[in-house]
Amino acid sequence: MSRTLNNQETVDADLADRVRAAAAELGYRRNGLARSLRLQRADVWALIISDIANPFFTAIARGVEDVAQREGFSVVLCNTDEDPAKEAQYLEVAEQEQVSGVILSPNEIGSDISQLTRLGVPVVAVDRPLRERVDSVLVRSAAGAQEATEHLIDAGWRRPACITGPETAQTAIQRLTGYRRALVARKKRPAASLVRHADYRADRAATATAELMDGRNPPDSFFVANSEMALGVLQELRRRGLRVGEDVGLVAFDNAPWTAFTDRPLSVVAQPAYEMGVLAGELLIERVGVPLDQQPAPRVRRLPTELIVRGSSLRP
Amino acid sequence: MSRTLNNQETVDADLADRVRAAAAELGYRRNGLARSLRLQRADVWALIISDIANPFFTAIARGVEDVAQREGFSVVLCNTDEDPAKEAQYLEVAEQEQVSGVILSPNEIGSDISQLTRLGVPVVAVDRPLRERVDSVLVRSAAGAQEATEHLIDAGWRRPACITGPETAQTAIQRLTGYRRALVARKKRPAASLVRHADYRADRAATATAELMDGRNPPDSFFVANSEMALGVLQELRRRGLRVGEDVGLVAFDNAPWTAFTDRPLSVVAQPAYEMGVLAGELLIERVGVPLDQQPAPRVRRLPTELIVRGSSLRP
DNA sequence: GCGTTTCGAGTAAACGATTTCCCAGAGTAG
DNA sequence: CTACTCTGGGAAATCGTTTACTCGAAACGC
Repeated sequence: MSRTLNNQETVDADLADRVRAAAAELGYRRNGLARSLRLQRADVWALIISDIANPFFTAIARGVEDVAQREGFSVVLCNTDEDPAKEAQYLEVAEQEQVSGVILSPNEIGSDISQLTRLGVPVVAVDRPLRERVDSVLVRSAAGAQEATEHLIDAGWRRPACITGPETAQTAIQRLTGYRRALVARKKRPAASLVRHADYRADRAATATAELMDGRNPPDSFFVANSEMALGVLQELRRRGLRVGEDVGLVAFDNAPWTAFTDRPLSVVAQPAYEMGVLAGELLIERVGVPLDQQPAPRVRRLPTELIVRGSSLRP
Repeated sequence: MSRTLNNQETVDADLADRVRAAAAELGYRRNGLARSLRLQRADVWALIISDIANPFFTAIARGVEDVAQREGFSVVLCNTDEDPAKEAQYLEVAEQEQVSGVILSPNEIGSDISQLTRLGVPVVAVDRPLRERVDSVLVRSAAGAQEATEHLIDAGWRRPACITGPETAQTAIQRLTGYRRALVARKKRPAASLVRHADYRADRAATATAELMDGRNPPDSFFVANSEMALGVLQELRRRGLRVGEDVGLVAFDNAPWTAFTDRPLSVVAQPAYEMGVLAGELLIERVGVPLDQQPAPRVRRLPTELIVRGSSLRP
């Protein structure tokens, strides 16, 4: 039976046909659980991301999924909502369900994947690095942030603020670093009063914008670390009757589909999200089923960003 | 062991502690596969949606996930990309993995879930109906579409076009129906030349817009059946130098986060996506683990839409 | 024609948990 | 003191597959 269905070794063609016919007749479906239990592996990958509503991560998910589909794996998509507890829970689920690989965008650099690696389950970090040495697909966030901020200054804005992600997220840290480097490169003094951490969420970014604008020496422009937060900034600026690309400048990370159609069109730092997903999937493929002693050394891929200048960052 | 870890019946407290201590010591993790095999069920739901990049579906996913988390289930998210073959594949995976429930937004009304129902796996349809009688969470799409189109006409637009989804999708059909009803209600003759099916995708909608505008008697406004396609329409209109809410009118389904910030802000038909996910999860909860003969009759919930008027649908 | 090899197919063990069954030993009543 | 009841926990069956092992028959060479 098993031999027939898996087309293994030499099975008499006639018998094989009869078996298949009988299986079809009885509506036989093989039990994936039993199969996985026996094989000690499931043809499933876990993809653990921090925000399913963020187009950046859904683009990654599509990339991963395309590779998985091609290679015969199913993808279990888990959404951690930037919550370390949820992340830990899903990592445990992945372990219990014996997935053959995990692609993770960790909440923080110290996320604990030791259980998985001990069991030989390959892990690929995507978007954000891990302290443990694993395959990683990262973006040159600092360089992208620096380019964006320098562009703001070169466009004539005097006091760019930075609204970045949570202090625990490496991407948030790197984008802040890039912002600071740009100020230094353009002979400006980085001021802590112009920096806010806003958890990558729109509403937190709106609050941060309000705080900055109500400050003693408000900024005249914003570098924002993702597109969700850009929405929050836009909302707060509109509430104050300020026009982007007119009264204030704005550049944000992520080339979300809608950014070209806002009033003004948003200047963005585009990340190759889909390609990151594909790359992560391909790195994983090279590890699943490979004996531990033949595994390649951990590889790190850093992809460049691309600054796309539209109206929001320009002065009238 | 099993009895200890599941806190069953009367186990001596001391022994239970020793067992737990030993388990912790040895780093014991129970094998979810073996457990599910023996129990003939996995504490997993499959959520099969047609477009992971669409914020409407990700909002549903969040609703489902919140309920699942609360009830102790994990959610496997499957993306069919509007492809019936992928949908069939994921339905089979769901069956093989013995999930305890499936929430599905079917590609077409005839999607085959008979294997699942025969095995007693409860299925909830969300967003789109199924011919088979199952629990369903739907939206009053036709009413929403009618209201939106009537609003366009009442705002002074003379020739509203309709760009809807694929002909196989029930939501697309219903929104088209609502559009037609609005024309009739406003004493206009529905013209087939003003209707396009565009697969719910931005690029197809851009093409459809170009076709309509190049037609003999072009429309002066658009009712668009989802927010993805609205982006395509905006793109094509911009390419032609036409301003929304000025030269042409526009109303679209889905209150995506960015719709308030386009130039002009988009008038939209808001769907209660998160609530739909929650409701679907709650309907499922009432079936998982319930014997077949005690299952309630299939229930259908129809949720209302809400028209949100912003600038894009108004005449100057 | 007999011994050896080959090849297909049937049988049974194993994967790791849950759960039923059963027994030993304690406890209680007569 | 004996007999019966009760209870905690050990042993074994079970879930549905894969796979190693075994065995019978056919084929081949000498």
